[in-house]
Amino acid sequence: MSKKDKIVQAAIEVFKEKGIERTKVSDIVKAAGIAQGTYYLYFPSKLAIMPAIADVLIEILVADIRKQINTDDPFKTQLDDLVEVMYQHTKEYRDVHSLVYAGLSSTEYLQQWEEIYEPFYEWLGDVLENAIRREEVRQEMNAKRTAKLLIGTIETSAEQAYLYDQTDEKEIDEQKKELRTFINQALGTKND
Amino acid sequence: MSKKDKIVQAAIEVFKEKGIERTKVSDIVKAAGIAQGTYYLYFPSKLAIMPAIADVLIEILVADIRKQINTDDPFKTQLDDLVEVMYQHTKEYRDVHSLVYAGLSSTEYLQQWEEIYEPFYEWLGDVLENAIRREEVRQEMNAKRTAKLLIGTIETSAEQAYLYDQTDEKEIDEQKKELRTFINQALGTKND
Amino acid sequence: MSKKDKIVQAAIEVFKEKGIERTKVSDIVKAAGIAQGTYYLYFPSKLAIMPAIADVLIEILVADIRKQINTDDPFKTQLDDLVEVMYQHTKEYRDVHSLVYAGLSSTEYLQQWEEIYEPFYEWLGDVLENAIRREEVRQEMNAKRTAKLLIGTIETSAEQAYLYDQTDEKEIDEQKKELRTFINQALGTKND
Amino acid sequence: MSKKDKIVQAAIEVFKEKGIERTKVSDIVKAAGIAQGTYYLYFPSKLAIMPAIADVLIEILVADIRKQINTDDPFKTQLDDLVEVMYQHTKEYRDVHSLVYAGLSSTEYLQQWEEIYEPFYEWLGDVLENAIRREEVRQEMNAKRTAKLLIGTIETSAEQAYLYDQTDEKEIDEQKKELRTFINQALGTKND
DNA sequence: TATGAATGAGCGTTCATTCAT
DNA sequence: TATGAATGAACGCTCATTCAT
Repeated sequence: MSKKDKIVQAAIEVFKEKGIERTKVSDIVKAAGIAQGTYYLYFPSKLAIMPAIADVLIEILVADIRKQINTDDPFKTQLDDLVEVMYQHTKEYRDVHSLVYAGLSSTEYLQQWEEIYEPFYEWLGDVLENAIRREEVRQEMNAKRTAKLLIGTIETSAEQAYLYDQTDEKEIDEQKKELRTFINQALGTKND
Repeated sequence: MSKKDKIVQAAIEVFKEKGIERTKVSDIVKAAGIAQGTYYLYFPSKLAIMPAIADVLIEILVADIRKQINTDDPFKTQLDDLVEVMYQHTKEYRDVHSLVYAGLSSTEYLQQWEEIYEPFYEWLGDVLENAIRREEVRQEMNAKRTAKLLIGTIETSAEQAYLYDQTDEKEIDEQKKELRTFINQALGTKND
Repeated sequence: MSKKDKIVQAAIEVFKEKGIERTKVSDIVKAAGIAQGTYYLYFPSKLAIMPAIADVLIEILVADIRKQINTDDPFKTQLDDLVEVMYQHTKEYRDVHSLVYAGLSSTEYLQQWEEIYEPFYEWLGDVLENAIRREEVRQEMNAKRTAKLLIGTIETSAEQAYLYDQTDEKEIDEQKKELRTFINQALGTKND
Repeated sequence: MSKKDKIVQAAIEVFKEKGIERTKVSDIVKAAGIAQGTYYLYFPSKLAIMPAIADVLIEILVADIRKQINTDDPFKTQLDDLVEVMYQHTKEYRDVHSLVYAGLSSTEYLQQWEEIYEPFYEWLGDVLENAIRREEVRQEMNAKRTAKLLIGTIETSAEQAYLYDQTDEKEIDEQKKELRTFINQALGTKND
C-alpha cells in the first residue's frame, strides 16, 4: 500500500473513532505512523484529503455492491439487496460520511461530491437500463436520472434510520419495508 | 424580536456569506449588534446555536409551504407545488443548510436533527393521510413513514441539483420532471 | 449580620469549597444570595475583599485562642494550647489562607498583611511580657519581636504538616512534639 | 542552556517584573525569544511552569548557601551565615517566591512544594547532624524535623521583614538579631 | 440600595503549516 | 523523501465591571 493510501486509511480510521469530534492532522499522522510534515508531501492542506477519502468510501461501497448483488437476479431482488448493502454501509460509515461532506462543504472541493458519486450513478444506471430492456420496470424512465433519485432516496432513508444511536432494529425494519414499497412503486417494478 | 432571535437571524446571514469555518463568533455578534459576551448568555458555545438555526430554517420552510400550497387542491397539484417550494428553498438556503448539518455533526446535537424536522414530517403526514382518505393515492401506505421518505427524496434531489454553482436551469427542469414522475409513481397518485 | 459581612462570609465559604480553584465574583454573589452588581456597592474590585477576609480569619483565630487558652495557666501550658489551636485553625482554613495571601500578593494590598496580623502579635506579645515578668521564660527577649517569630514558626510548621492531603496524624504528632521542644527551648521556658 | 531552561529563566524574570496575574504567556515567550506555541511543547498550561520555577529558586538558594557557608566553621557561625543568605535571597526573590507559591496554590501542584524543598531540608539536616555529633547543639533533637522548623522560622522571619517596601535596615537588623537569639536558643547552640 | 443583563477587553490555547536537518 | 520541533496567526471563551431600571 502506498504511503498516500496509508494516510487516507488512517484518516478514515480516525474519523470513525473520534466520530463526531473534530479530527486533527496530528491524529491522522499519528495513526498513519508518519511524521507531521510527511502529510504535506501528499496533501497540500488538511481538507485536501477529503475527496480522496470520499473516493475510497465510494470504492468500498461499489465493491460491496458488486460482491453482494447478482445482476442476473430479478431486478426486484437486486433492489432489495441494494437497500440492504446501503443500509449496512451507512450504518458503518455514517460518521465519516457526514464529516467528509462537512469537510468538502467548507472548501472549493464540494463541487467534486457529485463527481465522486459518478461511478455509483453509472453502475446503477446500467442496472436500470437492463431492467428497462428486460421490462422489469416501467419503460419511460431516464435511467441515469432515476439512478440518482434512487440512490438519494435510499441513502437519506438510511441516514434517517441511523441518526439516532438507539438502534431500534424493529423500527428500522419497518422503515426499510416502507422504503422498499416506495421505490418499487416509483420504478414500477414488476413482481412476477 | 428577542435578543436570542436577533442572534440567530444574524448567524444565518453570516453563515450564508462566509461558511461555518470562516465564521467567527465575533462576526455573528457584530452582525447582531451586540457584545461578544452577550452571545454566551444565550448559547454556551459557538456550535450550540446550530439547532436554533435549524429550527428557524424549518419554520421558514413550513411557513412557505403553508402559504404556497392549497390543501384543497388535488393532491397531485399539492405535490407539484411542494417540489417547487422545496427546490426554491434549497436553492436559497442550501449553504446554510449543509453548514448547519455539518455543524451539528461535530456536536452532540446531531440527534436533534430529526426532532427538528418533526413539524415538517407531521404536516406532510397529515396531507398524505387526507390524500389516502380521499383515495388520491395508493391505500396501504404508512403516512408518517412515507412522508419522511418523500421529504428525503425531494430534498436530496434538490441538493443534487444545486450542488453545482452552474445553475443550468434546463437540466434542473429535466431532473425535476423525472422527480415528479418518480414520486407520483411511488405514491400511486391518481391523475384525473 | 450586615450585607457586607454576608458577602465576606460567603466568600470564605466559596474559597473553602472551591479550594484550589480560582473563585469568581459570580460564585461569591451566588453564595451570598445577592446580585452581581451589589458586590460592587461594598467592594470596589474583586481583590478588594481580601483584606476583609483576612481580618475575619484573624478574628476567628484570636477568638478561638482567647476561648481555649487560660492566661492564668503556666506559660508552658498556654504555649502547648497555642500550638493546638493554630494547628487546628491551619487545618481548617489553610486553603483560604493561602488564597487570600495570593490574592493580596497581586495587589497593593499585600502591605496590609502584617497590619492584619497586628492584633495577634499584640495579644501574644502581652502574654510573653507577662511570662517574662513572672520569670517563666528567659528575660532578655523583646516580647513583640519574639511574638512574631513564634507565630511564624508555629504557622509554618502547621502549614508544612497540612500541605499534603495525606493526614498521617502520627507523623503530624511527631512534628508537633518537635515543634514544642523547639519553641520551649527558643523561649527558655521554665518547666517546674 | 536547553529551551526549557530558557523558558523558565525568562518566566522568572517576567514574574519578578510584573507579578503573576499581570504576566501573560505572551510576555514569557517574548522574553524567551520563542514562539507562543513552543511554550506549550514544554508546559501544558500557563501555571504548569510553576514547579519548574520553584525548583530553580531552591537550586539557586542551595547553591548560594553552599558557596557562602563553610561547613568546617563552628555551627554558630554557620547558622549566622545561613540567616544572612536566606534574608538576602528572600529580599531578592520574595516577589517570585510568593507568586510561585500562589500559582501552585491554584493548581494540583501545591503538593509538590515540600518535595521541592526536600534538597534544602536534606542539606540542613546533615549540617545539624554534624553539629549534634560534634556536640555543638543540644543532643536529643531529630535533625530532619528540626531542619524543617529552622528553615520555616528563618524564611518567615525574612518574609515579615521584607513584606514592606520600606526597607528600614535598622529595624531589619534588630529583628535579625532577635531571630539569631531565638534559633540559637531553640537549638541549644554552644557558644564557646 | 439593589438588580442582573449587558459589556468587551483580554488571554490562554490550538493546530495547520513550515523548514532546517 | 522523511522528519518533528518550531512557528504564530487566529479564535473561542471568560469574567470583572458597568449601568439602566
